[in-house]
Amino acid sequence: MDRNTNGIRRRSTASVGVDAVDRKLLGFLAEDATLSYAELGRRMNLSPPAVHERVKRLKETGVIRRTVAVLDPDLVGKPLLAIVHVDTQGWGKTPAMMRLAELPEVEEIHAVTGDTCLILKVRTAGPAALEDLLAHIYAVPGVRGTRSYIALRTHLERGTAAAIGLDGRDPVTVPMPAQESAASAGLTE
Amino acid sequence: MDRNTNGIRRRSTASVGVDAVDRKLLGFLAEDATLSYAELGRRMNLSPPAVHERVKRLKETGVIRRTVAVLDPDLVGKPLLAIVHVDTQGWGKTPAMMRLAELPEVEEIHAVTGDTCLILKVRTAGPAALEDLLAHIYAVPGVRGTRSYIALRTHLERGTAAAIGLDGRDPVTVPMPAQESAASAGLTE
DNA sequence: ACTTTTCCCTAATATGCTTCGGCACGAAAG
DNA sequence: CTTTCGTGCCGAAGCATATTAGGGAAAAGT
Repeated sequence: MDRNTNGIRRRSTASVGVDAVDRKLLGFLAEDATLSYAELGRRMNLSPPAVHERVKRLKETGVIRRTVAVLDPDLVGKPLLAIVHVDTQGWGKTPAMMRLAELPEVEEIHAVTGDTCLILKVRTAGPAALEDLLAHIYAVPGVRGTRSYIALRTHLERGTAAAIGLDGRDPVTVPMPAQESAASAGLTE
Repeated sequence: MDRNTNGIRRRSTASVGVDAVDRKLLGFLAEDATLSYAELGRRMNLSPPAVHERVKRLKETGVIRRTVAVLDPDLVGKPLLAIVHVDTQGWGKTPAMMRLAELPEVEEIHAVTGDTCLILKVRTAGPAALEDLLAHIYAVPGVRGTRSYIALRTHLERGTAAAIGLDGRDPVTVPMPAQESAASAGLTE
C-alpha cells in the first residue's frame, strides 16, 4: 500500500520531491541518525522545526525507510561473511526463496543477471556454520549448486548514504573521466 | 512474568559480554532504532533506565556501531544495484582500494577467496551510470577486469539483526566470540 | 558468614521533540 | 501590475522522553 503502485512517477526522475537540502539532510541522517534536530539545523542553517518537518515528510514519503542500529558482526558472533552464488532450476521464484529468507544467517537475496541466478550475502559464526548453512541451502528444492566467496576482509561497508550529496559531491551524475574510450575498451562481454 | 528482572545469567567471562537480554534488545534496535526506552522496557519487562544502561554499554563496547537512517534507493536516484567482481593484479592492497572507496556509488568492498579478488556492491542511477562507474573502476591501476551481476530484484535485505535471537530463534551456536580487545578487533570504519 | 559485584528499580531533573500560529517569498491567476 | 494562493520557514510553548542519582536485592567471590 505504501508502495508506489502507481508505477509511473509524475515528477522527473526519482522524486517525491527531494531537493538539495533534503539530500544533504539525508546524507547526515544516513551516517548518524542520532543527531538532534538542533544539531542538524545548525549544520544546514535551519531551525529545528524546519528540519523536523522535512524529516517527517521524508519518512512519510518513504525516502527514509527506517532507522536502525548497525551491529558489529564480530561482536554478535557472526564473524564470517560470505557471498554465495546460487544456481537454481528454472527461474526460482518464491517458494524456494521464502525458504532461504527464513534462514537467519542470510542477510540479502538478490536475483541477478549473469552466470548465476541468485546472490546471497550471509554471515555465520565460522566455517563449520557456513557448511551447515550451505547444507540448508542445498536442501531447498530447485537449488542446483552454489559457489561461495568468503570475505577475508571488508574494506568498505556503508549505506546508500554516500551516494547522496553529503559532502557537496554531485549525486546523480558521476564525474566521469573518459567514458567512451575506457568503457568500450574491454567491458563488453 | 516478572521473572526476567531477576536471575539474569551471569556474564560469561569478563569479555565484552552480550547476554540473552542484550541480544533481544539488539534485535529490536536493529529493526527500529526509534523505539523509546519506555517501549523497549515494556517489551522485555525492564524499566527505561535499565534499558538505557544496557544500550549505553553496548554502544561503548562497540557492539552497536552506529545508528543510521536506511534510505530507499529508488527514491534517492539509485535504482540500479549491481554486484561487481573485480580481478586485480597481485593482491590489490590499499592504494587501488582507496580509489574505489572514494566512488560514491560503491557501497561495499570485500576482499574474497575464490575465482575473483574483490567483490563490490554498487548502486547507480541506471545502466549508463553503471558503465561510467565501470570506466572509473577500470581506470584504477591494478584492475585487470570486472564481471557485473545486475540485480533484477532484491528479495531480502536486512541488517545483522536477524542473526540475533530476536524472534526466539536460536542463532546457531555462538556467542562468546571475542575475549579481550574484541572491540578494537572489528573493522575500524 | 561476610564482602563485593552486578543489575535493577523508583524518583527527579534536564533535554530535546513536537505542535501551533504567523510571516515572507514566489508562482499562478486576475 | 496587483491579488491570491501555496509553500516553507521561524519563534515560542507544551509535553514526552532521555538521562542522572540514590538505593536495594540477589548472586558471586572470599
